[in-house]
Amino acid sequence: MSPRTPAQLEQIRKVRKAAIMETALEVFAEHGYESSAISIIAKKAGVSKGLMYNYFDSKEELLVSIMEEGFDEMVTLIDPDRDGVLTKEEFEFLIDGMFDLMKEKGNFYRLYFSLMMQPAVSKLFMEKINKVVEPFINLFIDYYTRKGSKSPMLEAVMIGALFDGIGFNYAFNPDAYPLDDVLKLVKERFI
Amino acid sequence: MSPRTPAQLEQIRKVRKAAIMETALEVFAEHGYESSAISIIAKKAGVSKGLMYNYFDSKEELLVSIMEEGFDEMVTLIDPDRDGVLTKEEFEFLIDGMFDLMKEKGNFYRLYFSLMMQPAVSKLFMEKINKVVEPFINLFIDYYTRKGSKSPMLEAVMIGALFDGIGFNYAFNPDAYPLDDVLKLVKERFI
Amino acid sequence: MSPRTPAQLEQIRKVRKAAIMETALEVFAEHGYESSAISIIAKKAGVSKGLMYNYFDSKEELLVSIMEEGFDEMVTLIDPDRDGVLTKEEFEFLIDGMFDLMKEKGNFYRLYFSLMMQPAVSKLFMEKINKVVEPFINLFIDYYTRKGSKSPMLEAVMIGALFDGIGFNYAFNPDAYPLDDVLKLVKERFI
Amino acid sequence: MSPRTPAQLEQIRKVRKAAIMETALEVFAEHGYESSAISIIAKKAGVSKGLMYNYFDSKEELLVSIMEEGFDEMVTLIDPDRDGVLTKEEFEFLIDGMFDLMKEKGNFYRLYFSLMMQPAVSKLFMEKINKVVEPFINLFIDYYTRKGSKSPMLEAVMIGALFDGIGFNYAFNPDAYPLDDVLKLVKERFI
DNA sequence: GATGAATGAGAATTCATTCAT
DNA sequence: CATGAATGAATTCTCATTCAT
Repeated sequence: MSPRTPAQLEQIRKVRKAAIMETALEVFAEHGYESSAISIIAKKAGVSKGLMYNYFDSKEELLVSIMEEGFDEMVTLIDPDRDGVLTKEEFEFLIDGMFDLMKEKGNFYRLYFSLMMQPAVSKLFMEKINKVVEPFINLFIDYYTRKGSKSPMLEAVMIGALFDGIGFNYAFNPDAYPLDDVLKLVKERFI
Repeated sequence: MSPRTPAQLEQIRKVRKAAIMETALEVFAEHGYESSAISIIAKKAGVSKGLMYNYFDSKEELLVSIMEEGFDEMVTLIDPDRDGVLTKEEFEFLIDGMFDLMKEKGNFYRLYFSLMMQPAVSKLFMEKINKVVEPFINLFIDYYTRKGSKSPMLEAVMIGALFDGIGFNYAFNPDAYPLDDVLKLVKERFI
Repeated sequence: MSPRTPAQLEQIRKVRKAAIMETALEVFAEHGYESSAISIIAKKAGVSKGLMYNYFDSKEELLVSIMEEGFDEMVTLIDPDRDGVLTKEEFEFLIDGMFDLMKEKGNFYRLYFSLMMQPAVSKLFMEKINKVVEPFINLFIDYYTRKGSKSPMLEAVMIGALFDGIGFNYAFNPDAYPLDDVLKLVKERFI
Repeated sequence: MSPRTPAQLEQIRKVRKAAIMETALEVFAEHGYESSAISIIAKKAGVSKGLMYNYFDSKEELLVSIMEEGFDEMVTLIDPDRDGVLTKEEFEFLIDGMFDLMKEKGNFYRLYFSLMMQPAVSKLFMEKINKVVEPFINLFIDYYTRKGSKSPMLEAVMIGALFDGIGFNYAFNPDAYPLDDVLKLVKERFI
């Protein structure tokens, strides 16, 4: 029989790769990157250990792929209208987006927080993070500048910390955390 | 020379144990718990590998000891006058204490954040955490209740998240973070 | 287009097989047999991994094929007129042939030397080697016998060792080795 | 009980290390470096896999240690009187030394030859080799110069090749090779 | 108490080979 | 015929823990 067409092959690879990344994210988020064995991930993904290395050169590359994709999705999901200034409504929309993200991408958040504290690991996607975070910070600064704040940069830093903290607390215990109520309070206070 | 008295021996043990924990905290904070080898810690602490197991039954027990001690110090350092209500001054004092802690116990903070996201690990000191955190939350709730806030609990949750977020961001990049300025802003806004 | 005739197919097979062997020889010679991956050879030969197994049953069989073909070429290239005695001129011609071989089949020589020391591998083509080497040795013995040497067999052994040694040294560092000058010296001394 | 003294520890390490190297040389020589598994060597040496890495950082380091020690022994065993010119007797003595070495260090020779053809491996001890070989070559050149040879350098190169070739052939089949007779012939011809 | 040699389970990774398409 | 996804055994190496001294 004839071999699979390039399109078929690409399709197989795409699906498999996504499945592996999905599973790996779960396992990494639950046990931490270091404590997650490739063999466990492979088993959970219904794939042989060897095949993992057909898709990712190393465990580290697998991690980086997951994180970069996560950041990209983050931008996609939250991205407000960037072509102008941030209006009140857009700011509100952006905050909603962030909170949605926390809810939908719990594993990504957990993994993210667990990695950031280790320089050896965090440096792997530092560049990407900066590219993602900077625009948000700038939007915040711009927003608070127009609002007439005395120190817009500090306001931005503070609200950034608040989002991180809420994300952290929610990721730590999603079932008990009053995320929606906190969302409302944040909007009241910071918009 | 005469043999050491039991009291002296006890003193030596205490000092050495502290030294091991101090070193282990450094190493754990820098490389992460999983990636830190006992042999490395032993060497850095100037102690043999075998002796480590004279002081701690396992690597895990070493970790738990470090974290519990850290939480205890936290309470000691921050603990305000608990016998009454939290006055404005005391609240301010408490916030100062927290920020001081971030500065002085950077390694502890880093380790704490890196561990909390992993259920398998965090459950080891969940109980302790709850015992430490609860009183603070209660103080906040009490404070905001007396201040007439509509939802003191949410305010407490939010300020808790803010502290976590600031700690996280500062731990991530202590050199560049404007901790003192943020402190001032937090006081203005939340007291 | 009309389908290819069996003869054409056979021709394609032959050419492709030769190309694979050529490439494999290069890779084996450079990295050693064990350290050479089939997938690398396949890629370098512009062929799929799977197809390799259409032409050779196993990596080992590929190696054996290469070596046997190499030995055959060796005989073809050097083979003097066997039907009579070895004259002085023929001996000289034979030596020239050997040195030419070293120059032209560097990869084969390198692979040959790297394999001979490992009993587990060398036994794979022991038989072939003996069939190839014996006639030469006999020619040498015959030559030195007629020349009136006291111990023609030892002379033959020694000149055999000399050729191996020169081949080895040249293979080790082809660029710096004074092969032509050594050739002249060998002729002066041993003919 | 008190711990072992540094002297005791050093003694243990010395003995163990030598035993591992001895065993590894055997295994490497028989199966080739790449085909020899650390686990096999460990088992044959009566030692756990893990302990191997207490003595050598890597398989490669084990190999390099073996080779360097081998070269050092080589120099020790053969080393003639270097302070003056090489007399006829000394040259004879040197040749005897080389042949003795071939007999006594068969495994080392086999390993040496099997490694030299692979650039990736041979570069690991290139420097050492050069340091060992150069003095011999110089002695040869000097000897043939004083003997009035037209091209002492080529003579040295040729006798170097001859030694390599004899070593190679002997290592290949020690039982059947007439080493002593060849030795005699070499002396007659080249001294 | 103190030491570090020794163990062995398990981790990441490689690769010859198979096989569905 | 041809392809490369898939497998799994084997390999190197790490490290928490034990234990004789």
